[in-house]
Amino acid sequence: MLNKASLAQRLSPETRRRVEEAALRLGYTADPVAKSLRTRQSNTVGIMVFDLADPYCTRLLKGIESSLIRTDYLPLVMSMQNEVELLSRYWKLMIERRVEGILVIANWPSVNLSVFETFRSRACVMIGATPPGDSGISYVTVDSMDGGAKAMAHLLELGHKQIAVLRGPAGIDESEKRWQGMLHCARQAGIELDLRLCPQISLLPHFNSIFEEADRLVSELLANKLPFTAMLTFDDLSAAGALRAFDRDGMRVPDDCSLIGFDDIPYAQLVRPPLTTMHQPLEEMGAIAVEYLLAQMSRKPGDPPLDALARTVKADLVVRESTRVCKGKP
Amino acid sequence: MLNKASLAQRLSPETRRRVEEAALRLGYTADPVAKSLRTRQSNTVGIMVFDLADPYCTRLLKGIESSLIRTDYLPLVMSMQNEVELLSRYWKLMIERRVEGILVIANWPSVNLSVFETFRSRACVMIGATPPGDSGISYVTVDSMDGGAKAMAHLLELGHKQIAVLRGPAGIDESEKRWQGMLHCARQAGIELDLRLCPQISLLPHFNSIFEEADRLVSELLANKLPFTAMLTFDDLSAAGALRAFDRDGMRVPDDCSLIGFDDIPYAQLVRPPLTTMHQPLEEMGAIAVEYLLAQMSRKPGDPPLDALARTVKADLVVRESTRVCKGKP
DNA sequence: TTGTATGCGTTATCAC
DNA sequence: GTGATAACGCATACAA
Repeated sequence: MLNKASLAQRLSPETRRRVEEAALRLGYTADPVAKSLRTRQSNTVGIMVFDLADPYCTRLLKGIESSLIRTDYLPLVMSMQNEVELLSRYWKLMIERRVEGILVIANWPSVNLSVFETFRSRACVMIGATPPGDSGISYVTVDSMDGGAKAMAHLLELGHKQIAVLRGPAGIDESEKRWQGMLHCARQAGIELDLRLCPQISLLPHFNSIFEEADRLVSELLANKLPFTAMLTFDDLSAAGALRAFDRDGMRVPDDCSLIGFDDIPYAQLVRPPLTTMHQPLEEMGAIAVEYLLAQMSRKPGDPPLDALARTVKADLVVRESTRVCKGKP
Repeated sequence: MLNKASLAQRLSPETRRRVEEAALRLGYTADPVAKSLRTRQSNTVGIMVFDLADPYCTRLLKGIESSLIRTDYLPLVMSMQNEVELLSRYWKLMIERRVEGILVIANWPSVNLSVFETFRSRACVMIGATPPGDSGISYVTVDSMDGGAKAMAHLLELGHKQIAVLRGPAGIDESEKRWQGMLHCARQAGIELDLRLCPQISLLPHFNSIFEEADRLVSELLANKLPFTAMLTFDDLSAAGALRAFDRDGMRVPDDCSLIGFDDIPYAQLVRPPLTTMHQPLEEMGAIAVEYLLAQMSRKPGDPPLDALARTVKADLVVRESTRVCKGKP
């Protein structure tokens, strides 16, 4: 009885003003529940998160919610605590609750993403990974190849030639891309990476356990006695693991070895030495994702299908104190 | 037409089974929206969070959601990104959406908590702080005095006598309690803390900025040249700040100075050296809070008012590598 | 035991 | 341009 559309539209401005004034005075607000029942929509968007504790998700969420708060949509975040099995359950819950759009933060090991096909025709945008095949789902990702290359380029500029790489888990999209970027960049500079210096982290259950695994892998590497003057890691957490392994071995960063992380989570600034890393513009990505989602949602059922929107942003190098020029002889 | 209560209760088991089978086959699920409108309740509980990025909140949320998932209630988490002004807005949103109970994670500077009076009669439990006055609101907190005392006791056992304390911000409930616990414990051991060694962190906008502030304060302390062999900090983040200040000064932990944090956020295990700290059983607290909330919610409108439930749990010392026996002469 | 009608608070449609 | 009314999907009170 009191919405901008339909009826109220053709009310005299005067009457209208009076009604609104009265509503305000009496503290009347339209009941969203009844509205939902009637209009079959809920003013709610679902946000799928794999692990709320992951700083990656956290920063993204900040960007998302900051944008969403300007709209009338309420975010319904579903965190599945590392339990992949919860996906389908949460998915069902979201549909039941009539979410009008879904944002999925896809930084987890490539679970079968076919579930999202359900929403192909509806509003859905994926963040942090490109949807499989030609699913027609919108997405926003960062250019990981470019990021990997930039990190490598920084090391090369500093004169490093013997470079170790702690590669990310095979199951994750970003792993391969970052690695390819590094490889490509080194090759262009005429440097062939020694694969014995480039172990790969195996797929792990918790985002946090990558730390232990990195520690273990770097310890092994150090035991091999193959010389290197710099290391690139998959992310900041694995850099932390490397840092600990170095520490145990009496190796100092950056004096004995330069180190570059990836992601720029808050932790990167707290650690000693503060980590040089690739900054992902997660807040910005969140904002873009919301923008895309709103665009998709504005599509009326009758309208022609909207093209999938896509954007990949660049990661930027943040130089802090874990890198320095190579002192060893070339 | 298909609920356990009322009608269905007195159906023949046979008919009932058939109906359920049919429902399953047709993929029928009751529409939660219509149900909400009718019953005036939403199967939703609101969760008020000050800053989602704070690891403290994150761990608590994990405990909360793990419990909540066993129930039919959907968590609606509202993170107000450090913006106190958002409180009233989110509050209104929650009421509108008919949340049946509210969990508030109260680890933020003592904003005017009178808002929560609105829910005095309804289901509301506060986590991490005791509600002001005799508001009659349920809560679950940790025994911070006991925690502070335990940390201090550990240091005393190791033979430390010249102990510095980085006190928490004045606005936060926990600050004073932890400090009192430490003070009391030391006094009982016949040791009077040197107040010049116990600076207080000022109230800060972001949970993360406490790190910088701690760094600054400890640097000042070191400049004073007053000797001390151990330090207690307000939380793990401020311990990280202390760690950096120590590092810059060439002071080594734990060789030159022992250090104890508080909270046991994931970061505490990642830092070098791994931090000895007071572990807060946040997951457990979350579970208790949910249990209390469910109890409160089960109260029918007609029932006699339920007493406020309250529980304070103990924090435990986790000894890692940032503390060792005092080597200096007594 | 089973069926039927009414209302929850909106929006939208259709006569007026 | 205005006012009454049906329908959204469920729960429930009441009649059969």
